[in-house]
Amino acid sequence: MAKNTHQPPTGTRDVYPLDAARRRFITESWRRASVLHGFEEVDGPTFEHLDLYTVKSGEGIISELFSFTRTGGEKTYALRPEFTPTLARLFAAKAGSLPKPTKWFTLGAFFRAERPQRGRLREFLQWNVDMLGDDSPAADAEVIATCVSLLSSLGLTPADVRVKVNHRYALQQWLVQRGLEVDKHADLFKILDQRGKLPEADFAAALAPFGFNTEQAEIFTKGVVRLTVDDPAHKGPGPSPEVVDLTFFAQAVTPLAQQFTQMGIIDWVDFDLSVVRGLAYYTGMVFEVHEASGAERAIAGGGRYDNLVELFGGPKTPAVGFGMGDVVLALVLQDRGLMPTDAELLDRAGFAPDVFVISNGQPESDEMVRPLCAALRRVGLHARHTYKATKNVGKLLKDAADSGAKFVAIIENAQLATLKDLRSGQQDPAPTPISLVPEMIRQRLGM
RNA sequence: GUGGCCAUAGCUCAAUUGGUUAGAGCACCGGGUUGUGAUCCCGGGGGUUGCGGGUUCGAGUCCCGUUGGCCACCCCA
Repeated sequence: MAKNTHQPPTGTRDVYPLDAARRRFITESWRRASVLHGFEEVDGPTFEHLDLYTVKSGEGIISELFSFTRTGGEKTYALRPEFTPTLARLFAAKAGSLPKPTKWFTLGAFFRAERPQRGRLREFLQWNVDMLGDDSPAADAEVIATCVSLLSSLGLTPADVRVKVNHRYALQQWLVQRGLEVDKHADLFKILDQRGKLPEADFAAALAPFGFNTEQAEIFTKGVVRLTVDDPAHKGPGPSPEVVDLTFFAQAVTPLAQQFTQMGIIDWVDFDLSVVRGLAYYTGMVFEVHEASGAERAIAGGGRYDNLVELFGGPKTPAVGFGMGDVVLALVLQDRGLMPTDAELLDRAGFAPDVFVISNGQPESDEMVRPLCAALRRVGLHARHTYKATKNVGKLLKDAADSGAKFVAIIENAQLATLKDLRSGQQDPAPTPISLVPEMIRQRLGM
């Protein structure tokens, strides 16, 4: 190792077999949740022309991404930092022939030239789910439901993670009503975005220039955990009526809340006025998924962006979607003790052998190991054998168990083998003719 | 881009105020015993102490640089 002077680039990961199993566990969960909800998989290049990214985000984005020119070439490319521009291009190119709504997902590697820290690397996997051509709250909810479905499938519960939902458009309308000019909104949003990093008093003080007194600032610090719109009895002592007058918000969000209820995910959702997302292009509902205690960065984020497809040269198309990275997700699963054990990972990722073939040490048995493996593989079974020299049955069984194999076949002689189920520990009382072993295993696996 | 902490075997860590040939456990490989995931015994491979320079009779240890890691800021599509 010390001799190895080639270290991986900053913020990248080397992937060993167990890492690959862990990665596949996550990507397969993403894929399953997407398909379950009717999304179809798409993908694009991992690098694009640089200007695809400056269109939306301006020149300032360049320092945040990996861009390059081919030696002797003139075009400037960039490793993709996100999928949305590519998605917009894919959609725009075939918009006329695509169904409404178009429901797409993708997963793959993305790259950002930022300094790595907890929950953030320079190369990471991201899952994107987007629904184009449907501007209804039902579409917003469907996208969020897909996200919740993934979280739930990994063993997370509403006690572990919260989906924080806001509505940018409604929030802005309200701010305008309060007399805050539109060009000040971005500054306010920036402060809202920093809520978690500022002491409460500092946060309230920072809001003062935008027309919120300390008491009123509480609606941002505490969030709006429960909608009280259909609770006219909510009177009595408490904040001034001005503070709780969230009619604006209720009008925008009630239809969403109804959809969440119908889809059975309302328990996961908090309405939270401080979630604004950094990006300017969100036009309606926005949301982030956070670990419940506030530990870790956002697990996922997204929202409605009804102008973006048009910006990339497509027809005006309402759209809603989100992205989720693998880095924070894995951290949260570890925090919560939900990352499967190594053996489970190998199994769930599909890397666990169906059968491990061992010999009892007799020369005639040794001769049958490879032929039996070959026969098993011919019928589509994942078969392995040891590469160790030992004849020790105990050590060979350990080798088999370490591989995660479901069954072991102990070859007794040129004709017979004894089967053992490594998961239950049950071993057949009598050996089986070797020629029948493949079919026997298939049966026991339910194939 | 800025700042703090860190770097010894594949992993977790030792190594006396700077002092012989840098060790141990686990893991890996091989041999042996008991036909069952195990125990026990024996042996082996592995390190230019991340890299480069400096101070010193002598550096894993002290100094500088560099690369990488962790954490925070900036940013977060």
